Amino acid sequence: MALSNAEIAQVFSRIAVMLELDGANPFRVRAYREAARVLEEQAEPLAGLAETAGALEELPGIGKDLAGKIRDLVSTGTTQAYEDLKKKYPLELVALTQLQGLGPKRVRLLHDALGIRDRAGLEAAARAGKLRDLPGFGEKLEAKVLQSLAIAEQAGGRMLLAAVWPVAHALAADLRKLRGVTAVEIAGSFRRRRDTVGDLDLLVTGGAPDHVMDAFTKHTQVAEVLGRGETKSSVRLASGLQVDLRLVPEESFGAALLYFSGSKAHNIELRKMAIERGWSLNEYGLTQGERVVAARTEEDIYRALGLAWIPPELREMLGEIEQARSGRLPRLIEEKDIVADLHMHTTRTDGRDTLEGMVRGAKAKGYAYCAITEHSKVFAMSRGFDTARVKQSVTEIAAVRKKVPGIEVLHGLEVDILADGELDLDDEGLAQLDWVIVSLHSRLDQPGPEVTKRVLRALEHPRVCAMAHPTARLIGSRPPAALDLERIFTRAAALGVAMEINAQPDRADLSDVNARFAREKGVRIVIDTDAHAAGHLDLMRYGVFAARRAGLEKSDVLNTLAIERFRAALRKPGTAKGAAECAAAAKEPAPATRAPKPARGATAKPRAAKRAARPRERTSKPRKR
DNA sequence: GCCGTTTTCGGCCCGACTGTTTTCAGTCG
Repeated sequence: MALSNAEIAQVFSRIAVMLELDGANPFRVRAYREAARVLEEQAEPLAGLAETAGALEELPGIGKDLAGKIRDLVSTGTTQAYEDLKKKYPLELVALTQLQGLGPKRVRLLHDALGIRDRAGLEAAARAGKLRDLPGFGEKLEAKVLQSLAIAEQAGGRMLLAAVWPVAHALAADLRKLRGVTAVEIAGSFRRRRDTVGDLDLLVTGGAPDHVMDAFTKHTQVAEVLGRGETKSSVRLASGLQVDLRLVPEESFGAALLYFSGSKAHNIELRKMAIERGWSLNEYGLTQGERVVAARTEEDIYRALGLAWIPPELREMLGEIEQARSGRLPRLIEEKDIVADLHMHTTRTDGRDTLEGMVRGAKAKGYAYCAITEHSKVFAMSRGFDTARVKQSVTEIAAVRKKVPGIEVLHGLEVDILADGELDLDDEGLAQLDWVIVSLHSRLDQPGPEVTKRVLRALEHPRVCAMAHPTARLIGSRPPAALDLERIFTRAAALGVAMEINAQPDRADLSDVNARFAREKGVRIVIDTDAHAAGHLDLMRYGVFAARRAGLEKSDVLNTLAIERFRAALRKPGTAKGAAECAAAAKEPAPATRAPKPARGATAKPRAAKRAARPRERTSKPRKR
């Protein structure tokens, strides 16, 4: 079975660690790590690219050697170098480098001196007090290792952005109240709105160091102080989340914010651009020797480098530098652009609020319209709708429209795609509905060709308007279905079927990467909460975050349209109206001031990214010879 | 291992903190 892009990327990440354990050239290690990042961001299946001569080598950071290894992985599931390294450094040993306080050097020492090969061995040795006598180790480090093991056991890594959101804002708000503090920002992957965050990076300016660090390390949320200094402190919250606070001078706040927001790849590119101009960029500023070129705000620094300010969500080296250079950055969609939620459940099936309650909730959000989309009959346990129940629902929807004026209510249904691609509702039932979304809930482990064929068949049904949570992945617990998204998006675009970004934080499906790919294929997007209670309607922001990370604009998203335009944009079963006409109806007139939109796929297309990632000019000589 | 108007060699981003040291290596981001 072919390895997915993510699996191939994981092999490269592991090779990077193994090479580190082996004491290899750090730049060689970096090459593998960088390659892993590029492959992970790659929406187009590598198995396909591997068939086209030279296509893999077009990817940034992929040369002849790594392309060969990718081809090995695609065709055989492994590659010789990986197998050789695994014999020397088993995966359990590799995993130890993830533990706090342990890097490749120390893990290598543990392996060589004590014969430790896995977590169990490490724990036993630490408990027996054997670590403290190793060179570079001591009692504290030994204790830290034991603690890291315990945390790894319970936390298992990153937390969902949505889980971190409230505490992050509460912490920031408390710090803002401190005497002298003039600014607090939450940087890192939190600011880039990734689905999950590994830790929080707080940047604070103003205030006396002792005062700020006291308030931070003694905050009620803090379970443990990991470190404390004049400019940096780290704590662990009761939830297990690590939070780093950095106190930075006001005059270099922008430089620090830029630096700690990342991504790493984006920062490296900016730094290279600075070097080309004979400058240097770090967390204190953009400087030329002693002279500060820019440091106070991010805008100043980008401007000095000849770039427009880049929204943090785009800072992933997916073409944003080139767009910023040429004034073609997308004007990213915002939560306020959303005028409808088109995926909601009620107590009639497995929701927790009534039909009326959900409609009132949508109205309270300020939406112009919404769609009620119960489950279909395979959800027997939650009384999923069959045709008779759909017919009965027509009157219920009519009643709620009367009862809650001021918001349009679409009569929808979330219809399951059965194992063979048949829809879980007959044509008579489907004909009653204003809005039909289809989705996968079962048999998610079908082989790629089978599940792809199944979905393609479902999309062909003329009543289908959109596909909900297309890959059915659950972050941290369930892998995505093995869909050939290129085929599905291509067909969906042609049919005028929209793809959903489901805003449930553990779904985030389509993902940012896939949503970007869908847009490149010309697919229209809807962003929905899949709310099972009125309170869930507030999850919309997480869907918008994924859309922003995908570079989507308001005009890419159907539920930003006024109801008439939305209706006009829908597929019209039984009429001659084609997908192209639907797409035209969905287009909003562009405001005069608006920056020209980049050509579809011109910037983020996989193979163009390599060119975009290269520095275009070199305005100065290399620093040293 | 990648990359190249510097093109087959010689670069490749770097500062803070910790715990161990007695001047610094390792880790982290």
